[in-house]
Amino acid sequence: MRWGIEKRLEFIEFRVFWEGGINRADIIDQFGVSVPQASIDLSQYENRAPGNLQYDKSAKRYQASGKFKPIFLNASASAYLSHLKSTAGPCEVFSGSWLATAPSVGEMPIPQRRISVDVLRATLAAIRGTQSLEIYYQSMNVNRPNPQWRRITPHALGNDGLRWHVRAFCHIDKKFKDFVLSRCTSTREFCEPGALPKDDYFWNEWFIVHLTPNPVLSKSQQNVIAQDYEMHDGHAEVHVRKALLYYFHKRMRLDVTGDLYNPHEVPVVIANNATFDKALSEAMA
Amino acid sequence: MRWGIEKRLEFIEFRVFWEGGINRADIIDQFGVSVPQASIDLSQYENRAPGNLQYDKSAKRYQASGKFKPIFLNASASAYLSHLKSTAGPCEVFSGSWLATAPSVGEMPIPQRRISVDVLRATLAAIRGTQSLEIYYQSMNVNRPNPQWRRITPHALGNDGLRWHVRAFCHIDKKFKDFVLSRCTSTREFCEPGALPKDDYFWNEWFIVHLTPNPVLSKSQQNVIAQDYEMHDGHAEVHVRKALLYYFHKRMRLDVTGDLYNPHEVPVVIANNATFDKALSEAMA
DNA sequence: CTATACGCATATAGTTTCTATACTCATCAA
DNA sequence: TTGATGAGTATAGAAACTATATGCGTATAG
Repeated sequence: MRWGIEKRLEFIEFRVFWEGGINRADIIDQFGVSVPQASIDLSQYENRAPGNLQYDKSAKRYQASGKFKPIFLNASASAYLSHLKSTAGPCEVFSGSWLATAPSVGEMPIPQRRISVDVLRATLAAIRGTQSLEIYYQSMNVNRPNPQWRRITPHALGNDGLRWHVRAFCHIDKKFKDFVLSRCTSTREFCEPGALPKDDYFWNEWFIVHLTPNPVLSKSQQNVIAQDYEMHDGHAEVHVRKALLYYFHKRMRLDVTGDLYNPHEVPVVIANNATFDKALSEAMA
Repeated sequence: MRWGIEKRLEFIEFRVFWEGGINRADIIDQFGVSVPQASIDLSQYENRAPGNLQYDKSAKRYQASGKFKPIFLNASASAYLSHLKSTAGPCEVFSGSWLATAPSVGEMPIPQRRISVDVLRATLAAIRGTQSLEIYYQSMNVNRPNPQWRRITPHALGNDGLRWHVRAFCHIDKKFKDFVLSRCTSTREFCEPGALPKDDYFWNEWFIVHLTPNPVLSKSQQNVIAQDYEMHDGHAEVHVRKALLYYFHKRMRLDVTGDLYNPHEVPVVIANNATFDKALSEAMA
């Protein structure tokens, strides 16, 4: 079975499962095959997955039968939703999405940070080759009002939900830090590394956050939250790199207290609070 | 040019541009073609994009030449990063990622909300067919401690960065609201719609948020922020659906003030504050 | 300095996949 | 009833691909 055919069968399954149906024109539009070939694909799908399809003569479309069982597809909600999200985003990741009748999607318009292609490529090359490089970086630190050349040894990328960082050993401060990619305007001079990935303790160490439903919620509400987060005994474990604890804290709005604190907006709370705070302050030191 | 070949040439470009090089074995592994075919693909790429490739005899790999110009690829940083992100996530969206030498990625582990495949499919079907359906929904509202069947007429999906919502007309409250998908455990009874998508004023109306660099930052820092957000005259416009203003506010942490407020964590501020607050309170009414 | 291994390129013959074209059938809407 | 549309099938021919084999250049081990 050639790769192209396999993809077309996967496409048939995707459309039938998520979009309610497919016909030959869909296959032709997506892959540029001929009309007879689209017929062959459909009958070949029927052979491979007997009973999955049924032709609605009125709608003139193939639809999912009652006992539809996907065999090519990762038929999870999260797979569909991340597909949907990637098409709603600012740019096409892959050429050609598989969605046709996608619903209107409301996305948080994270103001687009412009990341230089050249900076990203140079960073990736340095990571691959375990090398250091110099970046022209504008820090937000009050003591560094102007951009400057800094030598770093990057070894990973990180995303905090709003922006991308490079995780790197800083040759100036002699420690591992995060550098916001969009604040980096150019690069130069690859050279020997200043440290190795394995030396980045806070990156390689994980902290296990214990989450429980917010106790102010009703029993029933707590149950839904527990199910929601796939908790066992009202208890979920989330593994977070220690270097990312700070972002996790803010992202989950676990730092928000006082007037702003609304328990019904905070479905879960941290159970191991004391050790969490300790790990957090260690990592931020 | 058939679809399969085009994809392979795109793949060659991707690997060369982002991963530093490619050889025949990569193509064979990814697409299951034969050895001679991989050779043919490489020479066909050279024909289509003359001068892009050069063979490193020592490394035994094709690499990007100095004057590499992508012709198949959307060669933007955001395209690569969202590709990277989708592979780092909990599940494979598409079968088969194109990354081989991807760097270690640190992702915010958003505790995985379990969304039912059946609920999502039923919701999508209702949206497609402009129908209403009943959902068994656990609200977090203090007045609704237990789950209940609610009839809604959905018309869109929304994502606030942490979870997915259905945007729908609520037949109980007689207005458009957001329902968290993971709090919805089952569905039943498709029926006539209670309202049409065009009636959802706050969804269809957009508010233009005017952002400027945080004035407490240095001139140089403000300049980087301005460039970062692609501002013109130190000024960026972000279009947000009025129904999503509330999430936008929180996501950007623009509501955080007092002790927690650290100007160096808030690179931008809202310039049209008064109208923003007005629109926000209207939409939340 | 050979010997060996590896990866690329090319050639040939044969197979599979696909297109172009043509024709038939079923359903629906006018 | 008629025309439009979409499905299925048949055929010939083109294109893509495989399997196999050969030769070349470079790196690495002995």
